[in-house]
This record gives sequence, C-alpha cells and structure tokens, in this order.
Amino acid sequence: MVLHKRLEYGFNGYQVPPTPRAPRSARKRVSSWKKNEDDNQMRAFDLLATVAGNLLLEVDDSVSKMNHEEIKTVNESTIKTEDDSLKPNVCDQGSCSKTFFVSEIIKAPVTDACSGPASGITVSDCKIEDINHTHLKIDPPENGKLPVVNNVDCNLNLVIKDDDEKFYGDARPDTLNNKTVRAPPRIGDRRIRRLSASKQWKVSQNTDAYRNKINCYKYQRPLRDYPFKKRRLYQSDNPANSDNKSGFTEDGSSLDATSKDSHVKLKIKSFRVPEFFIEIPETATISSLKRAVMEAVTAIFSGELHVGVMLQGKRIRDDNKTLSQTGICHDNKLDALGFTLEPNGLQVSSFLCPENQPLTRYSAPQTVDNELVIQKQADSPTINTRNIVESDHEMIVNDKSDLDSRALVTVPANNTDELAVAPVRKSKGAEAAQRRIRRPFSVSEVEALVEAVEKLGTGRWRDVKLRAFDDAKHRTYVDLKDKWKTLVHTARISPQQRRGEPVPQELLDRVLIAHGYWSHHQSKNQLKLNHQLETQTCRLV
DNA sequence: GTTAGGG
DNA sequence: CCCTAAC
Repeated sequence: MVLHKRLEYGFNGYQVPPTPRAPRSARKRVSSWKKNEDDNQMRAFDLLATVAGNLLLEVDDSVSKMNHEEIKTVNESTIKTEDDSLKPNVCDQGSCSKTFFVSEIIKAPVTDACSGPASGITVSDCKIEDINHTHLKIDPPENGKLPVVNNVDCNLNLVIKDDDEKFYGDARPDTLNNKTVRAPPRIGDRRIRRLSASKQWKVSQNTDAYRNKINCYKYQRPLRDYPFKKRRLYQSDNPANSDNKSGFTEDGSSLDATSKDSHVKLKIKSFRVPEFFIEIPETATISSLKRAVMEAVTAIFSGELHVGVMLQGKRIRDDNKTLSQTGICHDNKLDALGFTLEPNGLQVSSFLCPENQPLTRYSAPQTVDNELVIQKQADSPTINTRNIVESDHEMIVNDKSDLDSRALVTVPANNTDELAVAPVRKSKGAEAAQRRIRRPFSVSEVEALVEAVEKLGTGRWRDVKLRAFDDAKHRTYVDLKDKWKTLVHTARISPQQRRGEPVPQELLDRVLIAHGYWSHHQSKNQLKLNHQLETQTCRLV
C-alpha cells in the first residue's frame, strides 16, 4: 500500500511515520465574526487605520509632484487646523492626522534649513562620519543648525517605506486600536516579559530638574500618554494667540512677522529637530539602517515634544517675557525667529538584541547636574539568564546645551543565528514588543525544509525543526510552518508574481507534490478516525 | 509546549 | 512574522 501511494504521488522517499499524530485540522478556528461584538470599537479603529493607510498611499504618490505653491497650501492648512487638533480625542481617533515621510532620510539632505522638500523629514546640513567604525553619527553643522522638519503638525504621523514597499506608520494597529498592548514578544520558544517604563517615569517626575522643566513650559503633563501628544503652540497670554486665524502670508519665507495692530503674525514653515545618533554595525543591512533611523525619529516624536523658540539664533529661555520684550515684533527680519521641536522624554529602545545579550530599553532621560543620563533598564532576567552585563548598555550623554537632546540607538549585528528583533514603534509606558527582523529563507534552507517535510509531513513542525533546523536558532517551528505555507502559495502562483530570491522550480514542484501527498494523507487519516469513532459510538449505543 | 490558521 | 485558540 505504501509503495503504491508513493508511485501514485510521483516520487519516492516518503516514510509514513509509525505513529502519526492525529491531525488537528478539525480544530478550525472560529472565524472572526464571533469576536465582532466584543470588538466593535476596535473595528472602528481598524477602519480608521485602514482609511488612514489609504490616505497615506495617496499622499505619498501625490506629494512628490507637488509644486512649491501646493506645499505652501498644505502648510497653511496644517497650521490652521491646530485648534481642532488640540483636542486629544479628535486626534486620537485619527481624524486630523497629518503625515510626513521619513523614507530615504539619509539620502535626502538639504542645505537650506527653510526650503527643504516638504515631502518628508529632511536632515539638513548633516554630515555622516565614522561609518567605518560601526558608528553612524548624524551631527549638526558647526553653526548649530539642527535638522529640519517640514510639514509638522500637532499630530505627528510617521511613515516609513521599507524595502518591500510596505508602510509603517502610526496608523498601524499597534498604536491605533486596543491592540496597542501587545503580548510579550517571543524570542524563539521563549516569551519576554517587558518591564513597564512607568516606574522610571515616576522617579523622573520627582526630580527637581524635571519639575523645573514642567514649570518652564507651563503645561501640566497629563498622566496618560497618548501616542502623539497634542500641545498648544500658542499660550493664552501670548499676543499672537488671540488673532491668528487669518493673516498667514503667502510669501516663501519660513516665517513672517508682520505688523497689524501690534500683533505679530507668524507663519511656521518648518521646525528644527534635535540631532540624534545611530550606532549600527557594518554588517547591518540598509533595511536595518532605515529601521534604526525610523526608530530614533519615532522615539523622538512619540514622546512629549516641547517647542523651543529661537530668535536671531539664540534660544529664548524665559517663557514669561512678552514677545515685544523678547524682541519679537512687527519689524523683525523674516528669518529671525525659529522654532524647534524638542523631545522632553527621550525613549529610545535598543533593538536587534541578540539572544545572549540582555534586552534593554532606555528610559526617559533624567537631567542631573546638567547631564543627560539615559539609564538602562534590563528586561526580565528570566529570559537572559546568562551573560548579563549591566554596563554594556549604559550610556551617559552630556547635554551642556540643554538644546540638543540626543538619542543613541545601538544596532548589534544581525548576521548571527540568534533571534534578532527589529524595532516597532513603542508608546511610552505601554507594553511594547519588538518584531524580529525579516530574514528571508535561503534556497538551501528551503531545500532542507522541503526535504524534511517530504519525510515527516506537514503536521510535525517540531520534528521538522529538530531534523533540519536544529542549529538554526532563529528558525522556530512556527517559522517553518509559515514558510511552508508561503512555499505552497509561491508554487501555485505564476513565476511572474513571485517575489524575493527565486526558489528553483524543482523545489517548488516538490513542495506541491509533498503538500498534496500529506494533505491527502491527513484527510485519509481523518476519515479513518471518523469512521472509527462512528463504529465505536454505534457499538456503545 | 505544539499545532493550525488567521492577520 | 505575529498572534492565539485549541490541543
């Protein structure tokens, strides 16, 4: 019989296991409609996220074609909608999202801090150095100019396009719906319990430096952390606040200060963002680099943002002064005034942490004695029971200027067999997961998988793992199962539709054959079991 | 801990 | 790859 079946399916080598496990295919999952009642709200968020995603796609296509005038229009509408976007409830449901794009951030430097392309965050006047020393550093120029962000809105919405042309933005379910609290991430067969940042948060709240900063900006920090916080750009006692609904000038300058009834009317075209550092090994991929930059930028913008005011290149520190006392008046030069976006609570997580290193997360920095100390917070020691070196990830960053808050992101090499994880944007205080980096199966891996499945079948992924991928720590049996699923799909579609490294047709043929064989085998087994059950129940009755 | 299947 | 129900 066995031999007959082999011939029937066109190849040799299958060994029906002596004690095949009962297939669990009968264990079909209840379809999602069952959850609908409980998830109505979540579905609403999902819908919004989808709409937002579509909008982003459209924007991406159209924004690059925008001419300068169109860009100006966008900027104005952005500013004019601020009043609405001040309400967290509105923004949190995605109805006033604005977007800027971060893709190609490194490649698109602009030299004019005020005239960079409006289609994305641009890092201006930056220099890239030390590339050969596994340390990519983006420095501001000597004159202190900081990177520039165009099209900044109260609701910052970051989008990145990775190599697969997928979009990662904060419209993802991770941040928009109740799935924000993700299950603890898994590394291999283990799950990681992550520590909440709230403890650190309370500590920092008690520092004098922190309180001073709060008072300085006159805003009581809400206890709840929104993904992106909304903040008034104009204070109630600010003369510029009372009458600014019209009067935005149309010229090309980044800022206009024109006089009308002793009011100063401002048009903010760009903000400066603080410098940040990224440390990444030479062996990392460009995709990893992009993710690293994305992570750093996201970390900056997902935290509390302050607006800093610069006049004539100098920072205005006294918030109680009036505009005229500070020197901001109608006869200012157009470019005399500038605004900066300053992250108050930097939270940059490390990622791509190898398995044998403690996963770390950098809490909100505490200003102590004019130093910005980013403290390391090790995750549960139960995951990493070996080689925990507490000092490895501790960093101290001098912050003499009080302006250039810095973030440092470390990206270990990913060319190991460990379960490297890639960053996912995290919201402060919430449990956050790190997604593993994508590591496509090589042809040899596919071959090993096919060979193992031919022998063992499609329902014994643990055995497949032990047989063919025992040494590959980064491939779990779930991965193998998933890969098989995609292989079957790949084999069924036309070669033109296939993406990624091409899998030899010979292997794909074997996939289809093995899949057919084992599907048939399983269904036949199931029929046999059903028949046995029926006869047994018949006897009992 | 494994498997299956949807996302 | 992630998540998780069902075993």
